[in-house]
Order: sequence, then structure tokens, then C-alpha cells
Amino acid sequence: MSAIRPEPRTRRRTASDGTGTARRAEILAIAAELFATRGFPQTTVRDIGDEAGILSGSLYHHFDSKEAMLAEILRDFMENLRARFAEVVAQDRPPRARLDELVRGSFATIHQQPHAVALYQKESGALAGVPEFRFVGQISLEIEKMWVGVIVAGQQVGDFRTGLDPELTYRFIRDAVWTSVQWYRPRGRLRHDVVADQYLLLLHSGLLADDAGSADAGSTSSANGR
Amino acid sequence: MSAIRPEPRTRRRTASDGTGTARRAEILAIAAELFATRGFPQTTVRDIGDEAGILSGSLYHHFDSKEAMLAEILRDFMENLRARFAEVVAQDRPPRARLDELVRGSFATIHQQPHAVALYQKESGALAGVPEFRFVGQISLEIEKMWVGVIVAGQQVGDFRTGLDPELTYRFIRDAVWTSVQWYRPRGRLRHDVVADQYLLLLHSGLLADDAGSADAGSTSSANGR
Amino acid sequence: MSAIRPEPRTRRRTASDGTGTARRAEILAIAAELFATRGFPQTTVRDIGDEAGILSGSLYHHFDSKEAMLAEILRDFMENLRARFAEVVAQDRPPRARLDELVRGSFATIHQQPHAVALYQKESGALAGVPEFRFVGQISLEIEKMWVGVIVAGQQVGDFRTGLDPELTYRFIRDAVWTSVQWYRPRGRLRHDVVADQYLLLLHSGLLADDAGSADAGSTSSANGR
Amino acid sequence: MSAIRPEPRTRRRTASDGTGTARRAEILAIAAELFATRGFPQTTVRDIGDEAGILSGSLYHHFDSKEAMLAEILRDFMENLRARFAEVVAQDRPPRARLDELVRGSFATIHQQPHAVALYQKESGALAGVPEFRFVGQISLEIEKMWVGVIVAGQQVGDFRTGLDPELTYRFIRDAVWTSVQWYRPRGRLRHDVVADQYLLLLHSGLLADDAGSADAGSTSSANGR
DNA sequence: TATGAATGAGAATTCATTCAT
DNA sequence: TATGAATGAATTCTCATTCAT
Repeated sequence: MSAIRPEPRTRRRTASDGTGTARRAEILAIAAELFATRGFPQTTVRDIGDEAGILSGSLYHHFDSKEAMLAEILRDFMENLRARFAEVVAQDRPPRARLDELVRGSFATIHQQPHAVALYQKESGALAGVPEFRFVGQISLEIEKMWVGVIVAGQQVGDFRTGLDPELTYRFIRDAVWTSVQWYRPRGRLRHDVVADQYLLLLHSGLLADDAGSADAGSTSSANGR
Repeated sequence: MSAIRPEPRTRRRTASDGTGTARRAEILAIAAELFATRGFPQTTVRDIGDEAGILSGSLYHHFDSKEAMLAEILRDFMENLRARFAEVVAQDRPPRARLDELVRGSFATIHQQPHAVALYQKESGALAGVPEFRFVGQISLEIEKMWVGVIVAGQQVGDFRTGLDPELTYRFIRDAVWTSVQWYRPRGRLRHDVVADQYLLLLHSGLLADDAGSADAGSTSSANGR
Repeated sequence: MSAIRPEPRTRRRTASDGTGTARRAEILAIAAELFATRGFPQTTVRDIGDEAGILSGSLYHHFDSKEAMLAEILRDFMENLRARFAEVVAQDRPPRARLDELVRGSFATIHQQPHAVALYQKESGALAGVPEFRFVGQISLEIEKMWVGVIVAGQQVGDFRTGLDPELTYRFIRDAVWTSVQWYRPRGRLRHDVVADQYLLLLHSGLLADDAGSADAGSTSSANGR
Repeated sequence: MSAIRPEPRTRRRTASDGTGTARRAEILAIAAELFATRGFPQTTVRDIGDEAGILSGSLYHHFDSKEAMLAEILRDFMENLRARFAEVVAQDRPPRARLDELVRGSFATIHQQPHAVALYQKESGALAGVPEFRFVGQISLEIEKMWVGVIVAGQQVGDFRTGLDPELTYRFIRDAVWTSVQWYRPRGRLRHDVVADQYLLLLHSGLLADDAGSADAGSTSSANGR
């Protein structure tokens, strides 16, 4: 019974009109978990419906499409993240302190919203060219600018090593931090702030032992403090 | 046409029987690229056939299934990688030198086989429980043991900072290194050895400037960012 | 397993590459009949598959979509019709003879291709704005121009009554002729050329008896010479 | 709220019980327009609800089903039309005058109720076998009898040409007249009575110019109609 | 080796309809 | 009267895979 080319229907409820928030949020949380664990394409609307206790078709009472669910989850997450980071970089503290907080905040976010983070990591690549998901690239870029800004500032005040390319450094940090969502277990024994501590220790001072610097060029690493 | 001893129907040519090797390899390369760029589930056998200039059904003369293609690509890649790393860790050199070479080798691998690396990164998660892909987890674990072994050795000889958990450190390094496949462009202006240099600089000595070090692990970390 | 936004696949076989013509034509004929009798939206691809003896999904081996089937049927029909009419209007005969042949040709077409005609009648309205079906409106317009051209020519040579608006006259004729597809039965006792004869009699001379003119409005339509 | 004798659940308010008449009529008008422009199957209850400013589910407080809406619209229209025509044919005037008025009345109806007419034209075919819509065929038949009766009467009194089959003539007239709903614009410059005038001119006297007989083949084609 | 036709199991989405509130 | 959540059946279309030629 499909028309030859049906005109687009009027929109359904969206996130911002505050209607049916309860059920929507519930379903979105379920979808986020499934998308994150199985991947978006591998998750069927039936999976979501089953988990939510309704028929898959009934999901369309709440959302326009499976894609729209993904968009809503990602948008919520990314706008939140941007705001969180913007607050940090706006602080009147030395770059080094701000970078630390960006890192800590990231690990905390992974702890609090592992699904959204995993989702972002997994799908943002495939979303690059899709118009409805332009915001992903945009916000990513804004975030990148904040982080790189802090790194550059840190180099300027002499806190950070200048031999490092800020862009490249940002990527190294970003990848190490966010990819941890793939092995970090929120309920595991390794707490997120401990992971952050460890990462910051490595990031700040490097892997080489402090007095290994002299040994670096090959000489006397004898005094090695351990 | 009847062979003296016909092969059991279940198994077609495999990589090692040296038949039709040329066409097979060609198709596998195409598949690897498509799998890597679009993702495995999003790549259809028709995509592969189109790119190879044959009909999708004809692919089944070469391979048992789409999954079998993925398995072959990944197995080739991972066994190679394991061998490569095994050579490095077997060298009679200080841990630090060996770790550097592991890192450099990884970036070089990304340069040489970006598709396989991307594939491994994207799909290995979803492959965790699939019997045919058990080798992925196994080899990953072997590789992890090699790297962690080097890190531990480095700590034992005093080259590497001991405050760092070796497992955690491995993950931080692994994630930063391999995730670079997502932004590294083999034909871009940023050469892979330069990327490796930059990463090793960060990894070795950390982000903090050398004269900031006194504030660092030095006692009075009052100004310390946290 | 749907990708977020799959790129459009390469085209399948089309009508003009002359491949698989046999099966294609068979299926198209079935589809035409179903579309014509049930209406396009009310015909499901399952209906077509059932009638063709294959699964509905298998139709997509031959055609890109249900819509594409409709387009092919209509295009074949309309281009043919245009050619047929173009031949007639190009003849070096008086307008009256050409108009008669247009009418007779139309009834003959209804006899020969009732499904395509019914389809055109039923669906062309809904197809107005759809890009893939622009040809429908275009060819319709070309045909209209041919007919109206003949009518105008007939008026100019004095064959046709000048009190009639040519456009309007065309529509009256067109609608009476083509709508007959809805009641004409190709295998019925009423042959198409008889129907054409009757229609032409009415069209030529009108409903009023030849000597009924005097009774007309009662007044002085004396010049009504027949 | 409990009525003394609650109506059986199967039947809700109908057109004739005078309840909620205003809203009902409003909704029916909306439905008629949508059904007429998009076609009945292509119109969703949601479309109707949207246009009426209520949710689609709420329509079921007024009507039993989407089909019931269509039935009500068509029945109203057709009973009215039958009555209108019945009045005309009952007049004590010559057949010719009555036929003219039937035609004029039809064009006027198209002008006044274009949606209902279009609806009738579009859907009556598909409704042929549906029990709830038997009235459509019945009334159509009654109307046909009236028209054919007038035509036959006209032939008997010598007003109408006798070489024409009355049934066939009726169909030609009916199709030309009613199909005009598809191009007639109630608010256009071409008024319905002008259209009727033009059609009647063509119908009465035919397309051939009054003195065209002699001009025809040049000779004495008195027996004209070819 | 390859084609071309087909299978069969899903996929997302639509939609008339119901019903508790 | 109307809402909002849900049903359940159907729809178009996709896709890995098979197999006779």
C-alpha cells in the first residue's frame, strides 16, 4: 500500500519538547547500550523493542527512525561533553592543571557513560559524511580546539615540552584516553581515577625513569633508583 | 574433471594450497580495503564482486563465505604481526631499545597495511566470542605478553618508571599507537617514522618540559596540577 | 545490519541492455496486469512474485524497485504511443482523416494494451511531481500538442466547427476515448473498431438527429444545415 | 453516562443521529479532500488527524474506520446525485432538454463537490466487490438507467440520432463529463457553465463544420460519418 | 571459473486500530 | 472527546548463499 512517493510526514516528538520524556529516555538508554555493545548496524530495532518490552514497530511512536535514536544519543552526549570541557578550559588556572582536568574528566565520563563513549568511538567514523550527523564532526572539532589550545598554552608558558607537535600530541592523548572505554569496566576493581592517575603519570613524565635521562644517550644508568 | 581424490565438499582452496593464488590475493586485498573502510557488516559481497569485476556469487568459487574472507585477512595479518614482534623481543638488546622498535614497527605496519590494521581495530571486538576467530584473541594475548614482558623487563633493569602498572601502560601505548590508523594517511605529508619519533618522545620523556621536572616528581608538587 | 547511510548501489540490468529480456518481459507483463487491475499502491511485490512463481525478493534481481517496474512499463508504453501518433500526424492527409486515425489508433491501443492504458490513466495523476516519472508528463504534453494541432488544422481548413475551443475539445475527446479502457473488454462482443465507429459517429455529427436542428433552441438556428 | 439502552458496541454515531454533526462534517470534508487528492489507500488516518488537529486514534471516536469515512462520503454524495438526477428526468420536458440539464447538472456538481466526484471516479472501480460499498454500484446503475432512458426517449421522439447505441453513447458522455474533474479548476477562469456549453455544443452537433460535408472529400459524402 | 536466476531469512518501517486514562 | 502508548500485520527491500548451465 505504499504510495509512489509519500510526502514526508510531520515530525514526531523530539527530544526537546519535553513530552513523554520518561519512556523515551528509558528506550534511549537501552538503545545506547545495545548500539555500544553490538554496534549500530548490528543492532536491530527488534533487539531494542525486545529489551524495552514492546514491539519493534512501537518504537516508531517515539522515534522517527533507528538513526534518529542514534542521533539523539550522540547529540546529548556530545553537547554535554563540550559544555563540560568548555567549563574546564575557561578556568583561570595554569594550562597544566587544565589539561589534567580534561584528562580526568574524560576518564570520569567513560566511567559514567561508557555506552555513549563507546558509541561515539565506534560510529563517528562512519557518520562523517551523513548530513544529520554533521554535529558530530563539528563538536569533535570544537573539542579538539579546546584541548590543543591548552597544549599550546602549556608550551608557551614553558610547562610543556616544545618538541612535540600540539596536534599530534592531542591525538596521542585522545586516543589513549578514549580507547580505554574498550577495556575499562565501570564495576571492575580498577577505579577510573586510578586509571587517570596512571595515565597522567605516564603523560607527565614519560615512561623512562627519572634518572634514566642520562642513560638515555646510552651512558650511566647505574643510579637507577630502584 | 574428477580428481583422484576429490576434496571434501566442505573445504575449498585455502590460502596455502597455492592455487589461484593471484586472483585470491587480489580479491582479498579488495575485500580488506572495503571491510576496513565501510566496516565488515556494512560491506556486501556484492560490493566486493563489483570491485573485483565479477558477480558476487562467483566469489564463492574462491572462498567459503564472507566470514572466511575476513578470517583469512585477519589471520594473515596477525600471524605476520606476531612473527614480526617475536623477532624484536627476541633480540639481545636492552628493553628500552626493544620497546622502541616495537613501537616503530607498529607505526610502520600501519603505514604498510592500513586496511588490515583498521580492520583488526574495528572488528576484533565483535569477533571475541566467535569460534572461527578465536585466533584473534589468542594472538592478541601473545602480543600483549611480549609487550608487557618488555615493559616489565625495562622496569626491572631500571630503564622504565616503576610507578606505572605494566598492563595499564601497555594498553595506553597500544591504544595510542594503533588508533593512529584512523587519522594517519599513508600518502600524507606526515611520514610514519616522524609520527613514531613524536610518539616516542612523548612516551619516553612525557609532556612536561624538562625543567618542569623538578616540580614534577620532585617533592614539592605544590604547584602541581592537582 | 543496515549501514547508517549506504551508498547507492550500482544499477542493475535495465530495459535497454537487452539482457535477460525474456524473464524481464514476462515479469513486467504480470506486473502491468496487477498494477492495472488493483492499482499500483495496492499491488504488493509479493503479489507479483506469487504470480511470477518466484519469491518477492527475487524480483530485485531483475528490477531495482517496484517503482522501477512501473516506470519501465509506462515508458515503454508511452514512447510507443508517441511514435504511433507521430506517424499519424505526419501523414499528408486532411486533418479530419488524421484525427479519425488518432481516435481509431487509440481504441486499437486500448484493445491491444489495456493494462498499460489503464495504468497510465490511473497513476499518471499521482506521478505528476515525481522526478523519475517526468517523462509521463512530457510525453503527455507532446501527444496533446499533436492532437490539438490536428484539431486546429481542421478548423483552419474549415473541416471542424470553429465555435469549439481546441484544447477543451481535445480533453473531451481524450477523456471519452481513454476512459473506455475501464469498461471495454478485449474479449467481449463489442469489438474495438465498432466502438471507434460509434464514437466517431457521435464525434463527427453529434447526438442530435440531422433534421432535429429546427427543434433545437426553438429559435432561428435555420442555417443548421444538417 | 450510561444510556437507558446503550447502543450495541459495533455501531457508533452515524451521520443521521445528529450528534457531533459539526465536528463529523468537518472531519469528513477534510477526509474527502485528502482521499480525492492522494487517493484513498495513500491517505493515512494520521494525515486526516493532522489536518483535523487531533490524533489519528481520536478519529475513532467519530468513525468506525477509515473505510467507514469513505463510505459515508460516497453515500452522501451518490444519494444526493441520484436525487438530483431523478428530479431532472422526472420533469415534463423533451428528452433533449432533460439530457442537457443532466449534463449541466453534472458539470455543476463537479464545480461544487470536486473532491467527492474525484473520489468517486478514482475509487469506485476498486470498490466494486466490497459488500459495504455495494450501494456505489447500485446507485451508479440507477443513474445509468436514468441517463440511458433519456437517450432512448430522445431517439424515440426523433431528437437523437438513431445510429448510436444508447448504452455506448451514455458511456462516452459520462466519461467525457466526469473525467473533467481531473482538469477542471473550480477557481480557474474557465467557468463550469462555459465548459458545459462547450461540451453540449460538441455533443449536440459534433465536431464537423455544418457545411463540411461538401468540403469533405469534395464530393457528395452525404452519408458522411465515413 | 564465471554467470544468472533464485532462495530464504531477515531488515526497517508503516499503518489501521485499540484502549486505559 | 481527546491523548498517548501500544499492537500486529503487512510492506518494500537487502543480502549471503546456492546451483544449474
